[in-house]
Amino acid sequence: MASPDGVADEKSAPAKGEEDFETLKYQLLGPSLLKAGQDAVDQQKVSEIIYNASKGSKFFDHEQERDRNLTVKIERILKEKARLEKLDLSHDLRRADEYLAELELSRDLSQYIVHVDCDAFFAAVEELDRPELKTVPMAVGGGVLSTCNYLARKFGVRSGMAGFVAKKLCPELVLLPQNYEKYTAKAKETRAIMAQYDPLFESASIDEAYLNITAFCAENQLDPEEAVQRMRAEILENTKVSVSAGIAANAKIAKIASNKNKPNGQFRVPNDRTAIMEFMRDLPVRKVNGVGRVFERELDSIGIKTCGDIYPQRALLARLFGEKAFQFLAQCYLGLGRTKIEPVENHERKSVSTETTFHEIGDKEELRKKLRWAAEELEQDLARTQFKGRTVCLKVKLHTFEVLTRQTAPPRAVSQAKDLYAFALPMLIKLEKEIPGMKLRLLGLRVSNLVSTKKVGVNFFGVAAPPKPTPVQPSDQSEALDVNTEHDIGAEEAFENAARQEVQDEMNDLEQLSQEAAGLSVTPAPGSTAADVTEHQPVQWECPICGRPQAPDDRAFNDHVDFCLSKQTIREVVQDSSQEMSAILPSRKRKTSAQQSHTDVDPRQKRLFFS
DNA sequence: GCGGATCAC
DNA sequence: TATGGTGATCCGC
Repeated sequence: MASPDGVADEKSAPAKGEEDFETLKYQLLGPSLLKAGQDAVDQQKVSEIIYNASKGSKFFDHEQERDRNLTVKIERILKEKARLEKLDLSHDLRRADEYLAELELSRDLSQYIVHVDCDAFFAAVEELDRPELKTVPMAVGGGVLSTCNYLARKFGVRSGMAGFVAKKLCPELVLLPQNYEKYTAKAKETRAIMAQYDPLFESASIDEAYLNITAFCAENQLDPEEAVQRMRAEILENTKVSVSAGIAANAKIAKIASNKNKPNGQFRVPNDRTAIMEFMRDLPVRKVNGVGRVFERELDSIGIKTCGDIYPQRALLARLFGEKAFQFLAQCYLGLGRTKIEPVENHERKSVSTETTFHEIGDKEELRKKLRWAAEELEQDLARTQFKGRTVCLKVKLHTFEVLTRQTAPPRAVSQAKDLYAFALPMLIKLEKEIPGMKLRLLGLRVSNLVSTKKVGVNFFGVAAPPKPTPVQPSDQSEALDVNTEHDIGAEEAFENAARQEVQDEMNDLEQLSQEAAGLSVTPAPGSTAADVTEHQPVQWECPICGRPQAPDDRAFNDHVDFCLSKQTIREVVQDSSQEMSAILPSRKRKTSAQQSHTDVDPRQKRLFFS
């Protein structure tokens, strides 16, 4: 890039033309720089190798772009900081101190929380099957490594790293494909043991879990450290995989602590305020769950490297990073975290998605094939998880690695591949129009605003028991659905039973109506409950858009019609690209005989729809 | 509510 | 030869 102003410019701005690659190199090092097993590694050298392996690729260009954007963002932050510091911040300071005081009051030191983390889990499981792998650097994963053993880490190899980069760092690296079933089976073994220490333990991922061992320690007259020693020994004995653990008063610190003595070790931060504050004071913010590479750099720019550094900056944080970030950092400074550990089944799922990366594709027909495939994948995932979604989101990654998403809200919850496809295709077409010559390397589909399709169980009295999670938006649902979150209390039983019946009616209603989502489909899903839908009162009104009948005492009906009307736009988009869409999106009012007969088609043949 | 961005694993 | 997939959350608009 030539300097337009010649020599003078170069003198006054020596940094020009010689970009600072330090931050970029750091970014390229990847997210797991702080993981265990890296101590003896020459990071400088590793950084060079990664940099050179990546240079010139589209991936590299994209990372460089992101790095530049972040640098600009940080400049803005610094400018804003300088501006704020000229103002009177006593109000912000007082507000921050009030919040810290409030948090302090909520501090709970009564629980013993444990974070258990399997050491190099996938690699460890593979080594069980093939012990000879223990003596060689080895990693699991394809294009990107899932994990690697500690021998590989000595070379600077890390999880999340591209396979070919890892090979540059360590040419003798043994690369194994993932075998997820195998790891799941092994994880099940470890969980069986953890359940003895806390039956309500929380699986954080396939190889991580949180436990509350307060009760176990009390019942067995055991010190938390002894209890965890025992559990780890038991896990190693029975499953032959080693785990590390952190013990603390809350999940946040336990998680950090579990990394302290990895592998095959444990670390405890006592349930003592002073000990906790000291532990946090010198702790790099990056070690806290939730602080990634970007936030780390932003915080570093204003002089925050450790959690102790947060306090002096407390008056500025909300203004610079937002209220949530301030609250998060305040909790980091104080060493506070959640003490509630609960089974993951209690957590309400918010989305179901699928995506795949492939070689660059620009051909429209090929892209549609990919979209069909994604739709079929998602249909299966939705069937497995028993959900439909009221929002469909298309995700694409351009050949430049830029990611775009577009979402739309069908008038009905959808789950079938052809519906997902029908609503996603217009978005894809729109993108193709916006980006001439669009080439993709990834395509994905997600549904959110989920509606459960779990069968509603009916008990002896003919009263429905609602399905566990109730992922519905109160905004466009009848209020009756709210009772799902309440508990069974004797005195109000009759009322609640009636309310539950309403819930079931609504659920079945949704179930039935979503069969004809957007008027696209009249095919009941395999195993549909359409046949056992509760009988309704005679229908008086129908939604003009989707035909949803007004249920008795349906207070949400008007809202629903508004909702449906507002989503009418999707049809306009669809009709906009009518040529392609007409084949798959006939008007609901004119159901073709082909569609009706579709009802009788073997569900397995449904796949033929796309092939 | 939408789209981009960040984060964890 | 050529940098992942799934799910969640937050922010700015």
